[in-house]
Amino acid sequence: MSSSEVDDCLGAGSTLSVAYEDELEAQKARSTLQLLFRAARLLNERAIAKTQKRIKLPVRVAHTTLLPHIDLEGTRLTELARRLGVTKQAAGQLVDELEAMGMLERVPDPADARAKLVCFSPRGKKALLEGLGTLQDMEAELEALLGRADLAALHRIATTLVRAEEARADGG
Amino acid sequence: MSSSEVDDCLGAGSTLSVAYEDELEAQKARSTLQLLFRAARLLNERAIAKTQKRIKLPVRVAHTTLLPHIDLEGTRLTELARRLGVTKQAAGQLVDELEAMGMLERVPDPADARAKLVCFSPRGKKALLEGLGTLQDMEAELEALLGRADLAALHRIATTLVRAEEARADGG
DNA sequence: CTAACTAGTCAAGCAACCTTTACTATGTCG
DNA sequence: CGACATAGTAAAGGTTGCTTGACTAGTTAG
Repeated sequence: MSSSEVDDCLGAGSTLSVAYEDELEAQKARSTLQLLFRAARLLNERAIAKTQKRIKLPVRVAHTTLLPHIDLEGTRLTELARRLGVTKQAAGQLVDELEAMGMLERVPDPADARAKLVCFSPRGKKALLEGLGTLQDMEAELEALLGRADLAALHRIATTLVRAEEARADGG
Repeated sequence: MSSSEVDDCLGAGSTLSVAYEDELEAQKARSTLQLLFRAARLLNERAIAKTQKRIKLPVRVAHTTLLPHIDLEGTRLTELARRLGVTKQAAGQLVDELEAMGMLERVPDPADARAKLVCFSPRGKKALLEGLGTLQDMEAELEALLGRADLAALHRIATTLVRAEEARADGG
């Protein structure tokens, strides 16, 4: 990357722009966070594609965001919406779609006749297991790629990060 | 998978459903990938919020996805669209918006009178540096949280992962 | 009992992000 | 030159993922 090209681009090249260029490149290269984001995004895309192929359902990102918040004993829609940080109407639509796919079921909450518990259907549990199975397959790949020690380190570091971020979000 | 249905869900479950529950919980807990995705998502959300506060521009996710694909010497819209995997019209709209914010500029490509090079304006480079500065601040936090050795390990592991995923994407 | 609250649904609408279709201007190849 | 490909723009529209507002049915406190 020559500075003359940058000068062309700006139409008024200066040493300042060259300094920016150097600094940009340097920072880009060493940003652990950017690397982390990029790695996670690439792996996530592949995991979703792989899972879709495996369970053959039009599961979208919003659905996969929803699923981990559903307790196995069932969760009320309002509670689900609260956990997701969206309105109950928005959560309801996602549940509708997953229900139409046969992944989820709405059953009456015995404790409150107004409420329903959103829970996994038998098929949903099976699909979830298969989805997690996909992740396990990928994790096996990762172990082959990184080695057992680094995979364990990644697990430990990710756990620490998640805990810290969640504590920050809760505390303010 | 054909036994009681609603009953499982309500917690009056059969041994089959209990087995699923156990397995689900176990897999959820140990999935390094899920942890990685979650950590990256939480950190990314915080980084975008922080950067927005800092540079005071309505930069959206699509914009931050676009920016890393712009070479400092300038990149043609068509090439940008190809790298993003979207149509040139979609890429064009994002460039329009970033141009309106003063982040980007379109300059004629001296090599082809039809083409224009999308490149950073001086202000855009400054904003980019500040955005990266935000990441650096967060990385300093991370070092305090994880320790220098783990931060370095994370950097090394993320680099390996990105390289492997990109090689996979290129190769097929 | 009744007033206020809560769970869920229905309907309309909006912003973000992308597409398809159609077009102009320029470059390239015979 | 003439046919065709390519860079970019313009306009219209679709999908996703959310919102607000209005409503029904059931719960709870005074």
